[in-house]
Order: sequence, then structure tokens, then C-alpha cells
Amino acid sequence: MSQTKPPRVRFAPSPTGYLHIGGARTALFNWLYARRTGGSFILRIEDTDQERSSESSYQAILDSMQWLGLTWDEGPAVGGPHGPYRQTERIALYREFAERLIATGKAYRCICTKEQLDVLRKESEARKRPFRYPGTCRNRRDIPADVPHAVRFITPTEGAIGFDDLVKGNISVQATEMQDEILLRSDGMPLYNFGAVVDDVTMGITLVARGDDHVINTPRQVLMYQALGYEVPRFAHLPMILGADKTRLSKRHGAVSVLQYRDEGYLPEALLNYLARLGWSSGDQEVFTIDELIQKFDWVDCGHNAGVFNPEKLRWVNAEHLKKRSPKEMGDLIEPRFRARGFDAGSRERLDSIAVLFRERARTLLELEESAAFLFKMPAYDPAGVAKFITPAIAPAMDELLALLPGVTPFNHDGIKPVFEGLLAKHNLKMVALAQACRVSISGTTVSPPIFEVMEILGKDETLARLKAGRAIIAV
RNA sequence: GUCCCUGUCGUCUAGCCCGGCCUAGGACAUUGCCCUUUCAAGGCAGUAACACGGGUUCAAAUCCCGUCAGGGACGCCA
Repeated sequence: MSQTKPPRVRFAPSPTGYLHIGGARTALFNWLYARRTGGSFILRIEDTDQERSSESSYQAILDSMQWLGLTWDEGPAVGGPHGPYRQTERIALYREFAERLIATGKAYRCICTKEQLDVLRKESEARKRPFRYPGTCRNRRDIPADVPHAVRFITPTEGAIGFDDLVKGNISVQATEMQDEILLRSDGMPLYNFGAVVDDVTMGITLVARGDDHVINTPRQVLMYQALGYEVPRFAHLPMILGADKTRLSKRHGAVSVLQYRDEGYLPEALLNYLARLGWSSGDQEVFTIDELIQKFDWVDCGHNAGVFNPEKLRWVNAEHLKKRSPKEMGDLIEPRFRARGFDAGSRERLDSIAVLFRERARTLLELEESAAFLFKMPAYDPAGVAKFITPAIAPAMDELLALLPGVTPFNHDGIKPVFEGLLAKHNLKMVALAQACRVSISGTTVSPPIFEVMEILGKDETLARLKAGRAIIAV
């Protein structure tokens, strides 16, 4: 019957660092599912680890989500009927739920200190036995509510706890593998498992999708839902994303922050497209628009095994999406980046043209800017290019080109081309010889977009000036 | 160590649930060729995988068992 209500899913990062690739994918899958089903996507900040949480991380996460376009229906900045959406602002709630469990005999107060337990933990480790809380306080009823204490959950000592995972299928864990979990720390902060459960029930979450590093937590949480008397939501656990060395993705593997991909000139839809295909597929399709992703996404099509992050393929996907953007959009994308570099395109129309002309050989906006830089400031000549193409043999043709170009109108591809062709025939030259001599003169290098287009976009005066300077390299 | 999950080209994956259409398909990367004013892009062709061992079956990448390998979890972290 809960199937008839629109789904409510959430993404619940902790602000202990930037939003990384793995988190972004979890957020994406939740978001896609909510958008396809007409459900709600909730953003919740799990900041109960006050040691490691920071305001700047919180901001970075929000910025990342916004840049990716993963809009949330409820959460920080937008509010909603189940707020607040930061766990540190919900402390009273966890206390209330914990007391309720104590009152019904499903949890108890515990005054064992971390230090005492660490000693026991060490011993277990030394004996190569798994550590379990020995239950020291489990049956004590003499611990008053006003001394510092943690609250522990009473975990059954036998039987198996299972759940049906939407991507992994049936998973079941023996009760003997679990222990009396801490619900509330002695400072009143909830632990992950408890905070998540309390929030998920009070926020009406119907499906919990997260990384599969949480699989083992799920049975404990199922127990908590039951103890609290709530319906257990559905679960979907996504496989991890690994680095090239098949270990968990981290800084060692290069860029992992979403914002860094933005800065390096990736398009949000490209990053999302790539992330979606890492761990999910829809037949043989590789390139998707966001709308297609929304339409086609489903948990059953998620893979079961961890995937290696492949930056090369991301670049390819990015190039594909770059080609889909309109000239106007390309201009919008490149405008702030040009400004930051001090590149002045002069007019908006020219800016758009530059973006379109250079994107063909760029996989990221960063590559685009770098390859277009010569338009704004003549770089040093590539010595090898000069040696190979700016030779005495080409001098006569260049001289003549210099004489003819001023009279060319319009100064564009169609106007310039016939001039070159005439010269080629007259001097018995190949196009490559003259074009490369011009290219090196104009861009400093042997690589650029088609040279007539480059001349057009550079303008007649600047083209002539650079050609003259190039011609002057040739002795005589 | 214990428990959980996973194992198809170098990488992401299709196929697996409902064995035969799989001499295992696609994509990135890579190699060669074509196109070409350079470099890209594009086109064409190629190299390249069912972890291993047992079963079940007329038939197994697909079902079962074991081994091995990888990942994850074993916190008053999330």
C-alpha cells in the first residue's frame, strides 16, 4: 500500500569533506529515481561528527549539488515540512526516540567508557577474535538518567536478520554477528545508524539508496525500525567506485572533488552521464541526455560489482556533450573562463564563434581555452615548427600572400580560400606547405583549427601582422 | 581473523533470473588504413574477456558446489 504513495528518497552526506565522485553518483541515482517516479528528493546533512564536520565542507556540498543540477525538494536552503535538515539541529528528536526505546525495554543506558572498551577490543584483536560488546550494562537498572551515559540498543542474540535489496537481492546476517549498538553517545549525539533511522522514519523516507559500504549496517537498522514500530523502507545498495589500483577512490587517484571537475572544464551533464554509466547501463547506449537518464534509470539495471573510475572515458563523454551545446551555450560556458584569463573576445558574437571553432579538438573547456589562447596573445614560436615550415622555399608565396590579403573581402573562409589556391598553383606548392607556414606564424605552433577560419576570427589586421612577423623569420 | 558482497576484453559494460539465437555484442583506450591544410573529429578494419576446478545436462558465460582473487564492514566515524 505504500507503493501507491509517491516515493521519498534522500541523499545524506556528512560535511567532512568535499562532495566526491562516489557521493555524487549516489545523489544522482536517488535524484533520477525521484524525478522519474514523481517522488521527492531530500537532502539531509549528517553532521553529528562535530570533530570532522566543517562549514566549508557543507557549503562545498551544496555548491556541488547545485552545479550538477541535482535539485532537492526538501533540505537546507529550501526547507520543507520535515525539517530541520541538519542532524545537529535535530538532537532533541534522537533523545526522544532513544528514551522511548529505553522505556519499552529495547535499549539501555551504558556507562562503560571508550577507554575500558578499547582495552577489551585490543584483547580480542590479540586473540584474533571479533570484538563484541560484552553486555556489561545490559541488565543494570541502576544507572540514573543524569549521569553521563551512552544509550545502547538491545540486539537479539539469535536468529537472522535479512532484507531484500533492490540491486543486490537478498542479504541476511546472523544476529550473533551483531552487538548492542550505541544509539546515543554520552554527549547526546546520535550515532550514524540511529540518526539515520530516526531521520528516515520522521522524514517519511520510503527507499534508502546508498553506497554498499552500508550493507552491513542495514540489518541493524532494520532492527531499529522494528523496535521503533515503523515500516521498514526499501533498500538499494550501490557498488563502490574504485581507483585504477582497485582500491577505494581517494585523493591519491587525482581529482575526486566534483568542484574540481567543474574547474577543469567538465560539463555537469557529462559528469553525470559518465557516473550513471559507471555501475548502471541501458543496453549499448553510452551517451545520454539528463532527460534520457531520468526516463531510463532503474535500480534493477545497476551492476553488482565495484567499478574502476576511468578518467579517459569521462573526457570522451565530455567531448560528446560539448558537441551537443549550441553556439550561444558554448559562449555562456566559456565567457567567465575567458574573463578569468583576461581574454577579451571583443563581442559576444565573436566569443560564440571562437568557442564553436575550438571545441572540435577540445575534450574539456580547459583544453578549449588553452588552445584558443594564441588568439589573444601571440605565443613564442615552436622551434621545430619554424624549422620545418617557415623556410626560404615558402618565402615567395608568403610575400605574395602578404600582398594579396589586404584586398580580400570579405575576409573569411570563402574569401581567403581562392587566394591560397591561386598561389598554390602558381608556385607549385602543396596546401600543407603554405597552410603550415601560416599556422606557425599565426599560432606559434603546428596545430590549430582550419587556418582560413582562424584568420577570419583573428581579423585581417592581426593576421597580416603575424604573417609579416613570421615571414621576417626567414633570413634574406 | 570473522562476517557480507562481487568476479565477462586493460577499463565501463550487454548477455546470466527464463541454459541452446554467444565462433560472447557495444563503448573508452590501443594498433592499422581511409579522409585531410595541421591536429582533432569522422569512417573502416584489427588485437583483446566468460577467474580456476569439479559437477548437473544432449547442451553452461548462463544452474549447483568448492577454491582462489578483489572490495566492504567489524568505532561513543559516517
